[in-house]
Amino acid sequence: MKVFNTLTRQKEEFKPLVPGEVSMYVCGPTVYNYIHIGNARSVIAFDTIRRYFEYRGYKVKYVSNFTDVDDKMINEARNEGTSVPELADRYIKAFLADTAALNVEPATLHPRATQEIPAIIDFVQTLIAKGYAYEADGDVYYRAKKFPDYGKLSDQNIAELEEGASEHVNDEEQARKEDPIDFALWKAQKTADEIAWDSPWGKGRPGWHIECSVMSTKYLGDTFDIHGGGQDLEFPHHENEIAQSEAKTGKKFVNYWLHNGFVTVGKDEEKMSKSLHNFVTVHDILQEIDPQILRFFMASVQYRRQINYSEENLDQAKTILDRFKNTVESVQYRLAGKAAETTAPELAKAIEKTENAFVAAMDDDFNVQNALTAIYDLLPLVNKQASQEKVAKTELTSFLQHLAGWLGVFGVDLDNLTSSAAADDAEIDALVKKRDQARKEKNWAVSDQIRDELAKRGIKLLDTPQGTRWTRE
RNA sequence: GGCGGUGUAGCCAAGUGGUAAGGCAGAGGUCUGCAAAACCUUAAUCGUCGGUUCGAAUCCGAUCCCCGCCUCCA
Repeated sequence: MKVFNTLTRQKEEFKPLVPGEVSMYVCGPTVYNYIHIGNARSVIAFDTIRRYFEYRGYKVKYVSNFTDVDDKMINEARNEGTSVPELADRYIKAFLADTAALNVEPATLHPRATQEIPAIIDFVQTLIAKGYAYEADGDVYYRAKKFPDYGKLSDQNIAELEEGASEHVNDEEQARKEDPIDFALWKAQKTADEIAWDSPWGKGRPGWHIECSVMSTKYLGDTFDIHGGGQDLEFPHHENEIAQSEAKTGKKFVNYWLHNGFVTVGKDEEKMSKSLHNFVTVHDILQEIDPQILRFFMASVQYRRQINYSEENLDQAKTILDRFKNTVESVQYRLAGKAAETTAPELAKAIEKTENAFVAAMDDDFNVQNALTAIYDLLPLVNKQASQEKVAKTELTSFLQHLAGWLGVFGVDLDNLTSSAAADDAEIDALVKKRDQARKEKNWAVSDQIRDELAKRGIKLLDTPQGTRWTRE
């Protein structure tokens, strides 16, 4: 398998630390609001990657955090007149519900920053002891220049960073910092009502970057396989994580850095983000569209590529899912029927070829487009086979099993894709039977009337040489 | 300004030296009582200019457009 490593800017052969196992950490959301489509993209991208590792037989340990204390949390809690923990609980619950709707597997572990305070304090103390950090008026800062590789992930130049940073930092903070590019590990409490924990430096709370260093190394070890997140986290967040972690452990922090591309919106394809106010929350959009479509849409674009969120593109995703649905139901209909059996060795061969192509594509830095193309190539063959007079039961069953595996990587469950049983099934069957009788009698008025009636109820009829099957739209 | 990404048919998109995969939409056809679904057929010389080469979307140089990061941000 090859993955694109941001650190080296090239595809590298993936070699896990422990054969057969993958340890990965993905930066999770700050829980002060519902997640938007852009956040979902990251979650889906890495869930898809995780599922593919599992598909290939790896045991995956997947850790993803919740940032449940920071400036935005504090401000939002104040605005709403609630507490930071209450706000966090509410939106963590919403995150889990939204991502579950998108068929995202829960992480092996979902640590929360506020539940790791002792470990964070220990970590910061070690950095101070090693000379990589210093306390100033209750804040603790990381001495960026002390870390020789600072900037290596994002190819940033220290001198230019200093220049840029000095424009952003206010005088008060500047006065406490030795250097404008130093960043906060611990922030002193500003007002008495602000959430804070006791520490060797007085009451305060952790900075943003430190929690990820602490939680990832605590649960995955000083060195682990994969660290993921959005491209906007490359600098400064991940750069700082490297500086903190490697300074503390003296070991390589992460072997493979993976970053997903953005979701853009509109004609100008601008990045969807909270600050641009052009975002759509998952919570809202799921009232309008089938979560499965959104999931497949996002999973069907390679994780590093940009996704343009538009109605037209969502429609295309729906069309493709409908094709899969149609083929699956058509196969299931034939397998359930009483037609004579036959064998189709050429189909068996084609399925094997597709499997190989699927794996080859996904092994190449999760090239989902080529993986899907491999499946598309198989569909006409299956559709033709499914309309034969005799049923190639073994091969068609094998197809369904393989397809379930392939689409499963994309987070699409065949069971959810196809029409499920409902209370009025028998009634619909009866109407279909009645229509068949009318058709036999060439009573087109009655048969068409029944079809129209069912269409109004969202039932689509498909007449095949082997009989009429129906599906829920 | 620095760093990174991107530019292939109406849309999505594969393709790193050998003469442009695939999907959607569109068009035509087959099947069907009609319809639906399915099946078959069908379109681009690859942002621009120049160079290397027998040969380039693919390599080199220049240039233009777009997007992102440069301490809020997946």
